[in-house]
Amino acid sequence: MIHDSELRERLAPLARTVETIVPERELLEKLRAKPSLRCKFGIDPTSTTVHIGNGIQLWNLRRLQDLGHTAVLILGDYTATVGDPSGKDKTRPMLTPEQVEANLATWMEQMSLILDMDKVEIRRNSEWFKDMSFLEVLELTNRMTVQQMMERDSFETRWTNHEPISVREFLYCLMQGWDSVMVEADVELGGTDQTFNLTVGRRLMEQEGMAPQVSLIGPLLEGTDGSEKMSKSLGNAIGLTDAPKDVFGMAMRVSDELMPKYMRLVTDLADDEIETLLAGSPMDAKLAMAAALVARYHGADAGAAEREEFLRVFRRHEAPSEIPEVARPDPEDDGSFWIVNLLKHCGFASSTGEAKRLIQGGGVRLDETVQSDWQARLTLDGGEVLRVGRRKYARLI
RNA sequence: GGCGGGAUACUCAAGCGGUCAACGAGGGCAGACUGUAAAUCUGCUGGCUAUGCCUACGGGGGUUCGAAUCCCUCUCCCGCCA
Repeated sequence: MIHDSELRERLAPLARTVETIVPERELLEKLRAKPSLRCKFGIDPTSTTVHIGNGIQLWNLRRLQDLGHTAVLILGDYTATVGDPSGKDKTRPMLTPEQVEANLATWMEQMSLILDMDKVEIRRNSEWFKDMSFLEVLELTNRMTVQQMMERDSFETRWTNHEPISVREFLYCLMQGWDSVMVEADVELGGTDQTFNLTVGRRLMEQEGMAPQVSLIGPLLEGTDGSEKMSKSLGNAIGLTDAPKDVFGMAMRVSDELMPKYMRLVTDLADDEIETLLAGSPMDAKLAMAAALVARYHGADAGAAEREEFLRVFRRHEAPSEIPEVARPDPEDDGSFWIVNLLKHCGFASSTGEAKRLIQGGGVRLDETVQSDWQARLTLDGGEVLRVGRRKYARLI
């Protein structure tokens, strides 16, 4: 939270989604001195999807844009290739330049849902890194000691656990910090996991005789599993461009404990509205949260529609209003359909074994009749509804 | 450079010549319950139209009727000492 009252007022639109500003004093001085600050945000497109956790920072950036500041977006085409060479940390894979390019393209598109892209200053960090000589790299490594590096939590943990730490990884924060020098950032945005890296940026700028950047640290959002930070590669992320139905469903699966956080961080619900909702039934609050999240990226109508659809399917246990239609596969010689093939054909099972398990587990229904025989040959007239679990439906035509 | 330890399914981790498609935990999926979730309980969690066959225990080779288990070798990782 922001402690200084003047600062809180100046940054009112972001207040809810800023965790810490270090140091507040400096930011206040910068704001008083200059009408427009250079606000840096670096992205490492480690996946193809921008999720609502990334969205928190992007919205902060957008609000700074709206306040008249300059958004400086660093495309980490060089830093993204650093990753975690051991491959242990799935959230930090080493990427090839080709993968980086492909991911960047989709990121730009998705970020335009949030940022005013016409006014964004976009810089690739290959701009200054690609021609750096080894001597210059050595110069950069001179600026930090191994002990200082070890202050970073993930390094320290891995050190104690005797897990490998590649020298390559030490360069990461120096690169990120050097980006700040190169774009003369006034402010850098990042999640709490970036605290260390943001500080390195300050240090490098000071060493270069520049006014150091201020760190605007935003909260980190846990994924829908409620424990790990949101990340596409951990499978707990809600993507900006996911279908409204999926966004709503995933939002409803967020734990009660986490829901207040989601309300504040990923919806546009007003503060007092959130208060009221949280005082009421958790179910209604979560429905409101999910609807607001859908509304943010797909419009208010979509939010309301998905809410209605959710109640229909999960509360009243009715079939969804729209069931995807799937053409029947080729029948057996006698004109019947083997249930296992139907499941595989609809994409509900990836192997015969999986289909068999689903059936034996009692999770498969045809027109709401539980199918318990995996050897069953069914006669289909067309129009039957195949269902697996509570969410997967297909109308066989 | 020397010495020692290790590499097992999505992850962690047992197994140390047959009864191993491989204990257990986590995760995931399905079922019951329910307010969506959580918690709890139950089942499943390599492939194959299957009482059998195939592929799997870091890579390659060998011993054996039979190897995840023994031997050789390669690759990678970790520790200690230099």
